[in-house]
Amino acid sequence: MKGKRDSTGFLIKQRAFLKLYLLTSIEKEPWYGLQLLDELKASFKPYGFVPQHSEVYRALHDLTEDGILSRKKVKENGSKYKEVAVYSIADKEEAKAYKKLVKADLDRCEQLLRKALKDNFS
Amino acid sequence: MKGKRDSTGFLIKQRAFLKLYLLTSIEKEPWYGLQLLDELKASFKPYGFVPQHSEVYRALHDLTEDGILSRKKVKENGSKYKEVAVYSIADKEEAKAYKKLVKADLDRCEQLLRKALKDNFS
DNA sequence: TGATGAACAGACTGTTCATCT
DNA sequence: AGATGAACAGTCTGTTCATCA
Repeated sequence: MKGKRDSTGFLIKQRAFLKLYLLTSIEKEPWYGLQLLDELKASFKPYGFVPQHSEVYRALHDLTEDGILSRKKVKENGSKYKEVAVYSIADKEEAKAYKKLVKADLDRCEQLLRKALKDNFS
Repeated sequence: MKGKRDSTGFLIKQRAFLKLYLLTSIEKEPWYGLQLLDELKASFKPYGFVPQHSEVYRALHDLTEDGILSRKKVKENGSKYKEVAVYSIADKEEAKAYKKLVKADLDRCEQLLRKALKDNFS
């Protein structure tokens, strides 16, 4: 994974958080960037979190560099003739392994937040 | 509060998180910086989070600038004659209000993490 | 050495700009 | 306008440096 750490000790980074969601979506079926972004924006809006397009692209690029995703330019034969970058899972094992890592970090973060709520409000 | 935001949409910032703990500790009794740091380090070690001294100082400075804490240089008459910066609550109402704000953000973050665990692992 | 604080540097992310269809 | 990507800029935080008792 190129020595990049997703966690620096405190809470999980947005990048890793998005990667997790991207993998889960793409596992179900291939998507392209802005499509995924719209889905994420809608999903998180109630929580006051609005991911930006560049961060989603960076997450997709990272996952591709790591060989977890593969990217294919596809000519959309719909109403418009336009190329989009469609992503699909390239390495299911790696994807699974990465998600497992993130899950561990999410669990840790949840415990940390719970602790803070308990320590400061009870 | 000088227009500074503690939350930028994703998860709570370390600074705000530490401020919360600092206020709770200082509410009980006045402390000085490194003393608080040691307490925090011990408390979070099991969670893989190791706060650094500069971040704690910055948090204390912020709270002082905002008028929530007051700082007093105290000559320690113990084994060593040395000055430490002891903090105490300057404005109980403001402290309470700030903690309330942070609590709301912590709750939001916890929901976001729960959602992520649910959306991606079930 | 313990304590405080500032300065510096790097990581992360939001905003803007550029390109192409 | 929709889609992608790069470049730039600002914020947050970790490391280092400086000072003082």
